Amino acid sequence: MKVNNKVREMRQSRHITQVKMAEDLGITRQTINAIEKGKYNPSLELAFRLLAYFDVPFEQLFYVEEE
Amino acid sequence: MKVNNKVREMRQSRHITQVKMAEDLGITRQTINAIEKGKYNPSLELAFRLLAYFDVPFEQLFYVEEE
DNA sequence: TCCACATGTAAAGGTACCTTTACACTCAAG
DNA sequence: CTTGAGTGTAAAGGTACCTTTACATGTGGA
Repeated sequence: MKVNNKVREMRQSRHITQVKMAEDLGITRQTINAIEKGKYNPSLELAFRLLAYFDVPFEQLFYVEEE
Repeated sequence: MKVNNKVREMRQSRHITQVKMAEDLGITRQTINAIEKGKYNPSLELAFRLLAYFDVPFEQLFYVEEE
């Protein structure tokens, strides 16, 4: 079971760079990049921060890819 | 920012033991206990499994406690 | 009483998440 | 052509998540 996210789509649709987003959220650019590229999943706490940042419900940002 | 959950309430309302729940989910009882006691947050993947297990939306199982 | 059941917790080990520092590539503007 | 902005990635270090093994407590029923 793989968890996917739409962070990149959300970010780009708002014309925000990884740099600005990292600053806004108080995390590093590398972390955002890794999450967008699917290198690993965010922690539940960071997931909550992302939901608040984009102002979208959970289901709109994260979903599972069955296998 | 602290993330809380209602795993214990959900589990007990369904009359399920930690042992059975652990077996159903394929994880250890200690992990469930730790999550219920707030020792740490589940990973995003385990969070998804918990949602499916209880068949509830994200917002009904996890919430943030501001500080 | 005695025992099974449910739960709490601890230590040690492995992997995932996140950081800091650093270097690389592409592309558009000057 | 050169520079800066945006992005990709790697290595090393710390902490969080999850495991296995183990022991301990409380409660209800035979």
